[in-house]
Amino acid sequence: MATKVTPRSEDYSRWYTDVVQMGDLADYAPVKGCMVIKPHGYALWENVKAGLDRRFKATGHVNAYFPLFIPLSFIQKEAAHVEGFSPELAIVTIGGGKQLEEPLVVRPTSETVIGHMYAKWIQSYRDLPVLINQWANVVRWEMRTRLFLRTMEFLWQEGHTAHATAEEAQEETLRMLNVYAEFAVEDAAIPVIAGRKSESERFAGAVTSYSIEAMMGDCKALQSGTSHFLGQNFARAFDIKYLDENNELQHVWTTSWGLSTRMVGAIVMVHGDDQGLVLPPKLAPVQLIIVPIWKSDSERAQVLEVVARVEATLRDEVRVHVDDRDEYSPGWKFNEWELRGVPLRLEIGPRDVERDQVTLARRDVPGREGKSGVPLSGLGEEVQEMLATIQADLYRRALDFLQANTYDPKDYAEFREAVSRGFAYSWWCGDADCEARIKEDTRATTRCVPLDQEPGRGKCIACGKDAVERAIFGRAY
RNA sequence: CGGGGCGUGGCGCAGCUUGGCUAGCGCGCUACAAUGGGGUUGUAGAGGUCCCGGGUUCAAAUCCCGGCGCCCCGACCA
Repeated sequence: MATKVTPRSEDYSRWYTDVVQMGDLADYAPVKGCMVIKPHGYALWENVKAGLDRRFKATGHVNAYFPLFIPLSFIQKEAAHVEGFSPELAIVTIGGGKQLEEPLVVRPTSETVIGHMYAKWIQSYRDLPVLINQWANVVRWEMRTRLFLRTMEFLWQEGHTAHATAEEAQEETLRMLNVYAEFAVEDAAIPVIAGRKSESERFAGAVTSYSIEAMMGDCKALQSGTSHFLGQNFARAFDIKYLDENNELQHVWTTSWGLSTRMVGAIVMVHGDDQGLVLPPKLAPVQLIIVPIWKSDSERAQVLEVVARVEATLRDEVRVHVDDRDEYSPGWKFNEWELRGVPLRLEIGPRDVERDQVTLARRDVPGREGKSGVPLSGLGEEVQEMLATIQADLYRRALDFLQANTYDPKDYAEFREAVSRGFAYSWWCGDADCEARIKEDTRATTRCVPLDQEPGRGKCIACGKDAVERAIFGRAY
């Protein structure tokens, strides 16, 4: 393996794959388009899972598991759904050496099987709402793949809920969108724009799709989580009905929402630098790496004794790891843990032992700045504070970057310039033709219509007609 | 599916144009010694179907034909 990542400014895409691989997150698998998530990457994903799962439970959801194989006919029951997903299905036609009577689809998403089961389970308004989430893998036969951002198989969670009324389902859709936004901001330190997708960008089978959009380090957009209001489309296709209070048969209203391992790619691209990964403390598998330093065996024993004490005091509050390998020099270890994105490093050497202090270095602050002699007493509080500061600073920096690269172009010429460099936040008449023209012209698409915007009127940036909403435009992954 | 690049010890590559000694370099790996506060040296080692198949030739990593695979860039997509 090379010893240094390709500089970000030189070749962003190579920088990304370098950081993912050298940061020990993932590796290419023998099957094209598939990847192996290595322990460090998986630990990061586990923390993403934990942060989301906690929020799902807090909003009344429960986990369940539905099968990987779905009868092909299920996918075909909802017209828009089949049209959207057909091109990327993996289909099993042989099982146990025999041709199957009906081919099985490897799930690309589970609306259909879950809809089928909901039809069985839901009889009465008393059965509603159903608030189920599943953690699973899905397969989509993608033409072009990229580690974490788009792989043939990926891990995600998909929530599927059924409600008695449209209002309730809509509320749920937005509630989960907000859960994603909150997670992104608070845990991943990634600022996001929550908004409604345009018709052309909407999920196959949805009435309305929403997403959180984030800006990567190259100013391109990454859809980082989606929430869909499915109306009664799947309820009708799968005959999910309930008897209401007036003894009348009604179709339920459903939602679905998902967030995938793509989020790991977002974390890499938003926070990483030329030294490698930079992980937000709340999600970092290791928050504090302790590197003991010694010259002789006697020093080694002395230092390690203090290290053991320090580790014991921090262990309960901080995810801490001691790198006491004898075969690597301290400098080597510094680089290694920087590549892996550990937010805070603690060095203890003979000099520190003598003075009852340690040295702390922040991953997000370049060079040797951020290092300081920190007394052993009160170290726990100091570490906690620094981790909190790093978390806050990472968010602040990402937010500044997003704002600095979001433009409000005055005319179409400025608009073209804006979307070649970042996001444009512009009036849009809502017409798909304008969207299509912009895409052809600039390669930028509507990312979303932000929910949080002042009501007002303006002129569509593309056609000049009256517009009542502004959209975020940008090039996307 | 279109465009580009690449396939040579574990990893990164050179060698190929102009065929020819025993296929080389860096990193990593093993052993020993010194070193240790920003990728530390030295010495000695281990490790190769040169992607696969065919052809040309006295001789192929190198030339010719065919295949396979991967990465990157576009269209499709979380």
